[in-house]
This record gives sequence, C-alpha cells and structure tokens, in this order.
Amino acid sequence: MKEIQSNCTPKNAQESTAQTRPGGRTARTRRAVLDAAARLLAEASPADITCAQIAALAGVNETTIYRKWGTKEALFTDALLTLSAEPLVMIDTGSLRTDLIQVVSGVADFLRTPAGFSLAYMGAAGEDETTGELRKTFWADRFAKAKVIFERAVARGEINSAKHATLAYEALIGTLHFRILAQRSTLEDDIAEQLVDLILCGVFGVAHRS
Amino acid sequence: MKEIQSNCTPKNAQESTAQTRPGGRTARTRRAVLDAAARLLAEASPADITCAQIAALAGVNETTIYRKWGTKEALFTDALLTLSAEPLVMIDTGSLRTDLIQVVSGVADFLRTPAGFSLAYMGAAGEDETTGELRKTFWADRFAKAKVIFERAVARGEINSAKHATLAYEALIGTLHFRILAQRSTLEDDIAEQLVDLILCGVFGVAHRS
DNA sequence: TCACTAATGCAAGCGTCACTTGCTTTTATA
DNA sequence: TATAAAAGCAAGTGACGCTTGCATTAGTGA
Repeated sequence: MKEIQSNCTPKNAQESTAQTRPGGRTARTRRAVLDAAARLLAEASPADITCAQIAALAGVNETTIYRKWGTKEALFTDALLTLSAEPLVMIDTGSLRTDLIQVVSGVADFLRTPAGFSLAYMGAAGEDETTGELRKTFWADRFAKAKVIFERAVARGEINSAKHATLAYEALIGTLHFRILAQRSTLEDDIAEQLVDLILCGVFGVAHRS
Repeated sequence: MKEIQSNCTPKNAQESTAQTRPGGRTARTRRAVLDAAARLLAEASPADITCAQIAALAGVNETTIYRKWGTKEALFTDALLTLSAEPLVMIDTGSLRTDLIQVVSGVADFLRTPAGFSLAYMGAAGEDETTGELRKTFWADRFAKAKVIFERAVARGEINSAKHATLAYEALIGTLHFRILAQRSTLEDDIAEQLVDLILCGVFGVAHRS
C-alpha cells in the first residue's frame, strides 16, 4: 500500500510501461522538501511539526509529500538520515583511545544540534516500518565501523581481541542518547574523554588513579 | 490551567472553601484507570492507546480522565511510575560487582516487560511538563541510590572514590535503554554481567583476560 | 518541435483523537 | 440529611494525518 522510494529505484520495472522520470523537477522538489524539513527540525521537535508547515516552507503542495514519502515519519527519517550521513570520520589517529574519542565527540557534537536530537528522538519514538528497517541497517553499519577501530587496536597490540567492540560502542553511544533523551540533559564538552576513559579502563582503573 | 494532582494534595487550600474529597470513590476511580492503563500498556505502545480505550476498560467516563490527569501523557506517566516504583532493591551483597549486577539485572528485567519498555519510551518521547518534572526527580533519585552503592565500595576499600558513580550508572542503564529504544533489540540474559564487567574493568581489563 | 505522460497542484473531504463544556446525577462527608 | 465534590453524559471543537479525483505543468523520447 505504501510505496516509499526515497531513492529513485524503479522497483516495478516488471511490465514495460512503468517509467520513472527522475530528471530536474523531481529532484528539485525532493531537495526542497528535505531542506524545509531540516530547517524546521532545527527549531522544533518532530512531533510539533506538521506536514502542512513543511509543504508551505518548501513551496510545495502537501499532497506531493504524501505521494513521495507516504507518511510524515518516513519523510523525517529520510531528512534526518541525509543530515547524519555526511560526517562520522574514522581516521586512524594512532591509538584506540584517541580513535574512540574522535568518534564519540563527533557523535556528541551532532547530538547537541537540534537535528541530532531529532534523529535520536525519531530513532527511539518512531513506529513506522520504514524506521524499523532503518534502525537495523543504520546501527549495523555503525557497529561495523566501530569494529574496525577495535581491530586496528588489536593489530597495534593494544588489546587481545575485538570481541567487546560492539558492547563498548553501545555503552559509549548509548550513554549519550540516554543523556539527551531520557534525561534531557546536556553533554559536557569533555564527555567523550570521560566516557572513553571509563569504558577503556573501567571504574577500577579510572578510580584508582585519583 | 492544567491542575494535575495525581496525589491528593489540596494545593489550593488558600481560601477556606476549597475542599477535596479523597475518600472511597475518588481512590477507586483512580485505581481503576491506572489499572486499565497498565493492562493496555502490557499489550500496546503508548502511542497506539487512546483515552477512550482506557476509559472503557476502566468502566469510567473519558471526561473523568481528562479532569483528573489533564492529558493522556500525564496519565501514562502516572501509571508507569506506579508500576516502576515498587522494585529496585539495592541490598548490600558484599561487593561492588554483585551490587551492580543486582541492580542492572533488575532494571533489565523491567525493561524486558511491556510496561518497562513503555516507561523508557515515554521518558524519551514525552513532551509534557509533567514528564519533564518527572525526568529530573526520577533520575536524581536513581543516581542517589546508585551513589550509595559506590560509597559502600569505597568503605570496603574496593575503590578510592565514588566520583564516577553517576557516569558509570548512566553508562550501565543508558546502554540498556539504547538497546531497547534506539535499536529495538533484545537484552541477553547475562547482559548485566557483561555490562558491569565492562564498566568496572574496562575494555583493557576485560579484553586482556582472554 | 510535438505528443505523451509522469509529476505536481488544487480543492475537498474523511476519520481519528486529544481535549472541552454545560448540565445532570451520584455519593462522600460534615 | 443537606451540601457540594466527583463522576456521568452528550455534544462538540479543532488539529492533523492522510486520501482522492481532476486539472495543470513540465520532463522526455520521437
């Protein structure tokens, strides 16, 4: 019933007739809507934004939105993913600790922005199938990238195995989300260092220092 | 405008006239509604439950709900808090590790239930002032209790200071919430041990063992 | 350049649901 | 037993997600 094709994959190429027309206008409209959504998400929570507002800001008819995305949630998911897709550099900085700090502070920076909050919010509150699909692929991808960091550390001889990569990454990122969503509190500037040191050395290790 | 008094505190006792009448019927209605809400929350997500359903199941008029709680969200918050208030034992088990495992596995058990999921969900997705107030006091209370555990560990000589108590607790519980909400995945039976060992010994400590 | 049709606009409407209001009825409680 | 708080009842409001049928615009292949 819901045919969501945010990317222009002509899935029903079964019979000869179905032609898509992704040139000029379609792409323009799509971008206008996603931009409008992003701009609104920078000022309000997804729940408080209506499709009518997005359509108006994008200079597009509301109907178009529903025809292209199917549901409001699918649109937000698309918009937020577009925003979050860019960064997340994972450069080899020479040590597990600095590698992790780099990633975690990047995520923290994003979560401090309204768009970042909205992405976390949608991830937690979304109910659509679209969102469901996405959760799996999104986090699977992140965990895979995190694993690379830990495997580099194994190669360096810092740790013996990377088998705690996923749980450690979950703890790092999960704490950030927990702060932002469940507590609705802020992230300190040095939250990345704090967390990484805790997860790497543990309470015993960290607490014995001072 | 919204006068929510889930507990029967006669806040407007300023002038002589305002009388509350908390006897029999009021308490009965309140309990019926909270029970109905809890029963529905065991089968569906808060977003999918309507006040009409709750009212019907409780054998109460919908108007009564709005007069007593003001908003649907406030009602759910009240219901879920009632459910979560009971357990959370924090017995001194003799070591920091077992103390933490006890608490974390208790929380994990709760989060595996529909009510537990709903509480986490409401905590993350709720927008009401009611929910906002609650977030602060709820977590402040939990953190205080967690701190006690760490202070016992200091007294035992296990660690030097309890200053990482809150962050460690946030990492433990945050990871559980992150699993349940952001990933919508499950919690393994031994998730508490895994997490506690990670947070206590760190990746370095745990990874070097095997 | 022109015909074809995908993509969009437009207008009207549907259904649900949170929430309100004015009035009547029930029932604690002094 | 009288008073008024608490609950019932009925009707309604407004917002909003989403749909539909038809007219209009504009890519695209010939």
